[in-house]
Amino acid sequence: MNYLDSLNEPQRQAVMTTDGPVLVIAGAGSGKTRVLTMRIAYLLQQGVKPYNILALTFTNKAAKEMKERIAQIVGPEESQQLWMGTFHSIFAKILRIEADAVGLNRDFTIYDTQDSKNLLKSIIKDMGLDEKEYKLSNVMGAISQAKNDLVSPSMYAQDVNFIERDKSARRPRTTDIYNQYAIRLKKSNSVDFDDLLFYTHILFRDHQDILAKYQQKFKYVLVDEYQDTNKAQYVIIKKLVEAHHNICVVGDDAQSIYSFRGARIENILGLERDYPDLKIFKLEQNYRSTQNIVNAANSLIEKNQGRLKKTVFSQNDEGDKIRICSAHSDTEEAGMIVRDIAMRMRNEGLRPQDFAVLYRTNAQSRAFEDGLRQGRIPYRIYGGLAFYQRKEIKDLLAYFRVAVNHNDSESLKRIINYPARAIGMTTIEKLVSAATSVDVSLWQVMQPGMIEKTGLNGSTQNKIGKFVSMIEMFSMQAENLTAYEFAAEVLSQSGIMKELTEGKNDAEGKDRYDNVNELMNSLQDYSQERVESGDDNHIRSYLEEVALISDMDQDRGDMDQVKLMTIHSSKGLEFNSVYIVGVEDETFPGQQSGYNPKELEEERRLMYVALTRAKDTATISYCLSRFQYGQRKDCHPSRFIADIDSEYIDRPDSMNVDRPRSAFRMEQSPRSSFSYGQRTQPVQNPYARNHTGASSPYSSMRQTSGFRSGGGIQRPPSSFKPATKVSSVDVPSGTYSVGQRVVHETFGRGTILAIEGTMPNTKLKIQFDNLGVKQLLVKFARLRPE
DNA sequence: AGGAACGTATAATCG
DNA sequence: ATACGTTCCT
Repeated sequence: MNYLDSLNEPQRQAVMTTDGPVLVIAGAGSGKTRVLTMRIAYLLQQGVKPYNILALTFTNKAAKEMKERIAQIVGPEESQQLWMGTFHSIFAKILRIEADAVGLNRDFTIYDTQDSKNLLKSIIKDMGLDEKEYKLSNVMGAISQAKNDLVSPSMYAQDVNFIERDKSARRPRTTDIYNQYAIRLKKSNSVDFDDLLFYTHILFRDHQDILAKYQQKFKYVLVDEYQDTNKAQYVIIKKLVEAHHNICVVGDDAQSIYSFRGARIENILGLERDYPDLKIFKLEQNYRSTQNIVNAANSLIEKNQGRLKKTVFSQNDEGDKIRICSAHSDTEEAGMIVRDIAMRMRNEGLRPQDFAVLYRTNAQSRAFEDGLRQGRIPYRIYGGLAFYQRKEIKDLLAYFRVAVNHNDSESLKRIINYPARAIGMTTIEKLVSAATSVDVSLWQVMQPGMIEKTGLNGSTQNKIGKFVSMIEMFSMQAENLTAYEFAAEVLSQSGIMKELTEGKNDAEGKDRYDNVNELMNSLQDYSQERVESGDDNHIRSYLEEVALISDMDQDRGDMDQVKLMTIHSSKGLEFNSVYIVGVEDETFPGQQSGYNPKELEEERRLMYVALTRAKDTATISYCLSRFQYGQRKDCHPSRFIADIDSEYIDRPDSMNVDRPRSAFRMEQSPRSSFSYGQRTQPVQNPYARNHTGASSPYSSMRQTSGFRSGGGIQRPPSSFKPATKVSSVDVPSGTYSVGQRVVHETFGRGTILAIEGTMPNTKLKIQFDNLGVKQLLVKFARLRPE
């Protein structure tokens, strides 16, 4: 148990106080994750069974990291049995088991934000409401907020506050939309993200026996990032621990930055009311940053009222002061910072990965992206369209979803005419209205016996009939094939493969093809990893996993690139050298929050988060004017700069506007005319293999979805390839023969038994030495001769 | 069905 | 400015 020796006193207390309610206030960089992992390891070593421990995290990434670290201490068998994951994934798991009790079928689909939006849009349209007045984002927000506050449609309808608010916002029918939305979701046997929490609450509220079962099961409950929990999460946790009170929550009120989506800082501030015997431990030693950075951050956050008292300190070097610099325009700001990065790489031997540029809004990334590209410094931007949001990916996933859950109407609508099979808008609208009028799902109205009553003509009915049988065939295959085999089948049988290979041959078509290719690689890795671990490897399980994945989950520190991201995205990460840019009033804090003290405090916490990402140096920059919404506007330094005590601040002359501009003109590259290719790269999914030849399969979840990438001082322009792009089809597909020996990256060595189908759908039947016979599409298999 | 023309929003975003 | 979605036209 000597790992406990590596902890400081409050950390050790937080680990070893296993029984009763515990609150751990974990300052930035204070070893929070270490405490959580060791606490769990300690529980296990005390003889607690892993399946009696529930550990809830904010992101999949956090859960995954923690699991790995626990596995290192206690071994993978134990750690695998832990109930550890995000609120959403754990609750989804419980809801699949208890689906009946809340009126769901266990194959329910989880709608993502886009699915929900589509559904809402069609409801608003059906109700004949003006889409201008009933703006999707507003209606969505109202419904989401209601669910997060555990307000059901009928409660909403009866609540004067909601009704009045909607009336004065000129959206009096919001309550009806909410009600209809709930009905349509249920009819589709689907839930949205908020429902995962909402239904879990209903489940525990209405079924004492089920609640008791889980109370018994989860003898120890741990919650990470508690300051970011909303009411639904709060209530569910409270219920779960009612019996034994063995709850340990970890959080930092100073880092609460998500109230705009329902998080309640009061959950952490008011915990003592719920548990009078609460034990509080404060982790105040920061191991990440220099004293200067910690002190500066402290001096800033002190300007907030309503905080839990703590004094974060560092025993690291004093370090450099926080540099504050200014530029005339946003472009110059970027140039100044890029030059600074280049200089420090030269002079201090730092690498691109040592730097991060953090900004308030995604729109600010542009100037830095351009600057870094010109300066030939590799960089990576986070926060684009996530991999699984892309149309071609969603389309394919929609096939999977419909095969598993026929009643998933949003997915069905996506694929009914993709690829084109002459079932047009008019037909779909007729089907939808027929379904609504007899109160059945879209799928049901397409069945023999029902379809005849829709008034559609014979040939259309025929086409629908063919589509229905295809889905039914997929349905059977979903049960019998592995996720990968199933996907390959869908790809070829649906005609998507044909569409992708014969359709557009432009850059976009290529991107789409590459993205589908990526998804297939991901499925291959997934299936293989599941075969090895003995877990279910059907498409159903894969869907469960991808439904709850996001681009926050992936490894971000694996590439030697400057990282560009919003401050929100940077939470939990750390960098040697951090640039906080655009620190101007009306940008940061944003003008929307300027007046409201509550929001101003949240913005200040955001600044605190940004500062405390830095290990060695932090640089704050602002400009005197910037382009926004198509026009130039004057800017002023943010009030947050004045909130930092001046003794921790330095304003180097060399980086300020009053210096002659020639002193920091951009070094022009000799090859400035060279084009770095497309700005937007196809993104990779998290299951993808490392392009740089990693041999580990699914477990090497490396690449990030939802980023753009570029730059590249290390490669000659002629061979430039975005570092994030996986080669699509490097293996010629016509060069195989029966009996040939081949090597597959994941499956290993094998012998070709048969070659089936024609290009581009050539399939190989391969007898693998260790894994038996598999059918692979040549396109995706990435084989090489032995 | 596909593309051009037009209109519109424009903070952060876990799952 | 610009990206994105929608509608209208061919």
